Amino acid sequence: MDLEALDAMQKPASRRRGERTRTIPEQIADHVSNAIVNGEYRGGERIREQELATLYGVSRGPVREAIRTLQERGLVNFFPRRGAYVVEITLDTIVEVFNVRAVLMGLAARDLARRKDTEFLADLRTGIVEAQVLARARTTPPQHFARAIARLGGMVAARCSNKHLSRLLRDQLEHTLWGIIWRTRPLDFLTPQRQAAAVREWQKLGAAIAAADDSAAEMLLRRIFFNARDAAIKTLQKARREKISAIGIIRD
Amino acid sequence: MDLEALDAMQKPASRRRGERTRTIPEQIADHVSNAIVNGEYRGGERIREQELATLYGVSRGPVREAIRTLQERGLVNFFPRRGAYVVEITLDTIVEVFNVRAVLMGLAARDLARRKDTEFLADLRTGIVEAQVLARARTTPPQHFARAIARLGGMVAARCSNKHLSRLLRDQLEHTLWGIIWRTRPLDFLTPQRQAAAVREWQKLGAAIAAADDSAAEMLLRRIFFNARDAAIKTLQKARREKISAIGIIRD
DNA sequence: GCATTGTCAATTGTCAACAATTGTACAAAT
DNA sequence: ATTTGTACAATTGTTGACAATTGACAATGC
Repeated sequence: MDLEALDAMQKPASRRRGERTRTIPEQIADHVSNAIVNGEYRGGERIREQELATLYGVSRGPVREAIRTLQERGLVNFFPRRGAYVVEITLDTIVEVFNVRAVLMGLAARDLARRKDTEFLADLRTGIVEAQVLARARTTPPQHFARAIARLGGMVAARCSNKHLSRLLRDQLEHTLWGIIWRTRPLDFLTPQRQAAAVREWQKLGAAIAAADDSAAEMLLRRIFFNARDAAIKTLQKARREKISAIGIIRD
Repeated sequence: MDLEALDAMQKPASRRRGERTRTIPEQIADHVSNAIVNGEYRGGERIREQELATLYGVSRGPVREAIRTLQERGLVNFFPRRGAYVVEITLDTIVEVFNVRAVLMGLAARDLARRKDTEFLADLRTGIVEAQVLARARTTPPQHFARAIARLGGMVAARCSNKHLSRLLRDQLEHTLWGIIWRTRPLDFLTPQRQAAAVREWQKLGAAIAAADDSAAEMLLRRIFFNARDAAIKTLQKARREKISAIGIIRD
């Protein structure tokens, strides 16, 4: 793979305006992040600099910078002179990340409820309706529904007024452990019943935000994540029982 | 400054056992982080690679890796081919960071309240008493009291069972914006009254954790941070009114 | 005066080579 | 059989050099 191909992969449509050019180390970091998140590496697997360098057709310099980024994102454990190793993720870790994500998203919801952002509310309702349509059409694959729900979460994260929080939810979690965990959701726990329940939860949240009930909004969004957490864990435990390797990076 | 001096600065006592050796890029990243946090850079100031390289007596390679770390920590804005610039911090940013910190610490408190960790509770009470002693002795400088309170927060962050949360509170906030903001606290708002109030707040929190009342613990620790936030903001606004440059990195 | 273009020093981005360390295979000794 | 010692290949850490880009400033044209 050369850099042109990598670059094209990273920005499907020509680069959105206002977006600054992405450096090679950033492209490599994001690409490897995605690879890790997609389970293309095993937990504990070593990452060799020269390997990535030849893979992307660059020297080791940019690769080293990319690895620093991965280290800071918590996707690899780095040992001086001994290399970088892909993190191993246990069920406990997943619960931890869900809990952190839940309270942060709760803060975002509280923020959005406090200020009457009618434009956001309209977009949120549109998104909820989209999810509802997908949930009612039983033929759509659960991945589509999962994506719709993910968009709702992304909306809350991006549109809250706390820019520091937005950044944290995006950079520190989107491309990191949260990305990995997200991949575990659409396995098979999104039953039609669960989908309908999820839609109801988001509708309640929309109502709370519309009513400017910040405490209720916070608790509702938390509850949404706790439910997702429990469902994901149940799915993974089931996969473990049935000896199904859920996803490369997660320790069986 | 050469690397030996820098290294000695970083680990006052010979390196604690079990702690892996720190690479040069890590040392540089931490050192520059501290410099930024201490206000030795102005907000918006450019960081030049060669400058840091000669300062630390290394080549630009390790410096570039360190800058990547700073970028990921959110301490510098990075523009390709145009360099890294120290972030500018406004009062709004400070409020945002306090709010994020508050809910994350709230989760940690909830966690600690749920599991009866008697050892932690004992340490917490010891720390609270220490703060109380400092608060009662009116002659001690407010910095000492601030440090004691910071230790309490650090204890909560480090001892909660959620290791992902601990990491987030340590890496992503300790060495970053939170560090900057913390420096603004001991300016002059820690009046004896405020100190006594802070001790009472922590005592209440200790009681809630001892009673395993997780919701109360969460809300109390949040409240602690909200009070600190309001006091810090008030101080900074006052400094601005009086044309006192509060701290280098914060925009006046 | 204002905008545009050309030039250039300063700075960043990348590379290839070299130095230093680590884990490992293998032999020798207990 | 287990442990100790030792060379060696693989890999990481660092460097200095070179290429590419930027921003500033001067020259030019309107």
